[in-house]
Amino acid sequence: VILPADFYQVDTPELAQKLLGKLLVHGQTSGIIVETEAYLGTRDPASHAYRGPGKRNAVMFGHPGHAYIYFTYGMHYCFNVVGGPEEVGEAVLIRALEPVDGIEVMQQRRKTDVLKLLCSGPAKLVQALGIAKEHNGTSLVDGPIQIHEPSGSHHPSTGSGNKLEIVTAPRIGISQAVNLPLRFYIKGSPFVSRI
DNA sequence: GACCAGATTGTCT
DNA sequence: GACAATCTGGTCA
Repeated sequence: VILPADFYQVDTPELAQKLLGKLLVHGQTSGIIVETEAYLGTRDPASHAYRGPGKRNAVMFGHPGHAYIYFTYGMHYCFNVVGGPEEVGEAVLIRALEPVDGIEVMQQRRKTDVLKLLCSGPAKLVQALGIAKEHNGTSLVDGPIQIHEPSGSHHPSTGSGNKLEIVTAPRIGISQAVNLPLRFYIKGSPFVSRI
């Protein structure tokens, strides 16, 4: 079941937590979202939206529920979900997935058979799912990339128990606003990018 | 686990 | 020119 458009019309830190446990789908590949980070608008120095809209971050200032895909470090792409109220420049970075469907395809794309290495980082999951820059700005409600409410037996691994606990932590890989608690992940998941 | 170097290019100063 | 919401592959412990 595809999540409806109004799922995304909430505060971005709240959306980042609501996305945990959902299924990110592209073609025959999919994975459960186990780690996210919220990036706020023009008041968040770590956000691409900090200096206002431009060519690269235009999608962030568009409609919630769309894909913002950016290029970084000269070689990697990362995937975000635009959130918040309309046109405020907020998004959720998807940092890690637990692989579910199309694992063989992911293994070929990632050139490794090790499950933990398929989607345990924002650029890794983009490569594993075959997401490309052409998907920037597409709708997650009726576009090629979708987010589903997991049906049936798709439960994220927690390592030990079966309760779903969310850990809140500082964001990773940034040099501004380093202490804000805007990173969220499923406690005990073996598939997060880092503990 | 920790730390480090190197890859490589769009964007901004 | 500097730097980037990263990854890989190396060292050391």
